[in-house]
Amino acid sequence: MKQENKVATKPLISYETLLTQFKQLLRSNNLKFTKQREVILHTLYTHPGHFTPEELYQLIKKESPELNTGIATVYRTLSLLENAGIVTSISFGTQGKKYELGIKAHHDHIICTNCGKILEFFDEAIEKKQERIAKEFGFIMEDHSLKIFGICPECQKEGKS
Amino acid sequence: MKQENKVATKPLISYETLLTQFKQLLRSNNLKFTKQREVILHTLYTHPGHFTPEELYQLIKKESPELNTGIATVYRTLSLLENAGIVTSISFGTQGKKYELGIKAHHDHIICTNCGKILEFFDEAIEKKQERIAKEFGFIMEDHSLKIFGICPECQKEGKS
DNA sequence: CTTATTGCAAACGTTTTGCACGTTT
DNA sequence: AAACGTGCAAAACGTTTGCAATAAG
Repeated sequence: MKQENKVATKPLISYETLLTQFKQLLRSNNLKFTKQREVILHTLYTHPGHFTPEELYQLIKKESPELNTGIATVYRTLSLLENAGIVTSISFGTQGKKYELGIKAHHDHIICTNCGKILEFFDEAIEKKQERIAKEFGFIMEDHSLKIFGICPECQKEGKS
Repeated sequence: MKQENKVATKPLISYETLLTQFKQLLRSNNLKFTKQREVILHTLYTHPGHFTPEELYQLIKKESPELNTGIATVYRTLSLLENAGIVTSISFGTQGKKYELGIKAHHDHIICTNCGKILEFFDEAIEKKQERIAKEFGFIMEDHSLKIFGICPECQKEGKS
């Protein structure tokens, strides 16, 4: 994972609201509100974009070194947040996953295979079609993932491979 | 990777043709035609479906034990075949990839999250839409991947999870 | 004071690699 | 003979886990 990722849209709700939502989630599951969990959520909020667990870990290490947050906690918290629907992930196969705050509307991704930039889009017609296809096969649809890979305009200009 | 995979369509060309194609590919890249490479191709041909490298390795070990093919060779050959466009893969995140002979027409996948069954479909409208979206963003589209996850009819009946 | 959470390091499963030996051309 | 491919074992990679120590409720 040496690629950059810069582009993303901004979250729609205030941090205060998000934090309240998170605390309620924890309370209703008999989980505890810890400094580590908060800093992970806060870091995701203040850095819109898509991050690997490792990237997030490095960011937190730099910005809140006093917490000494371990990478295992980053993984554990990201799982927690994903199960709760607060973050979503894109999978890059063997190269791991990238996470983003998922309080935005559902969307798919278009990814530059040269610089790793991730853009987001939503297409109602495609969404509907997928539901129709699942139904056709008799599946109860749980999830779907659509990724378009290509070379972004900037990389085309730079002529980098 | 404990799930089964059974469903797949059949390849469209004869093994002879495929083999010739493969040999030409090798020759034009100064690569060598080895028994191991042939048996891997042949196994993929005679077992339509989606396989992990490990599954393929086990299959070859059983069917052609005299070759003593190592799993590293399976990985290396699958990469070679994928780069050449002869096989394609679906990624399952940390759980690895599954490969299939890619001499069929392009298609997407619908995957049962309970039993791991993989079905294939093709939707012209979705394909076109994706091209349009890539163009909109100024991308040169290289590839795309669409996966629908859900519970297949059989698993719904069995009420498993 | 009970229970959940943490950091650490070890374990995990998949994939890649270095290397001496073998095979293909 | 030269170059490429092989099997093996070790390493690498992202991720998960067991555990004793710590912090939250």
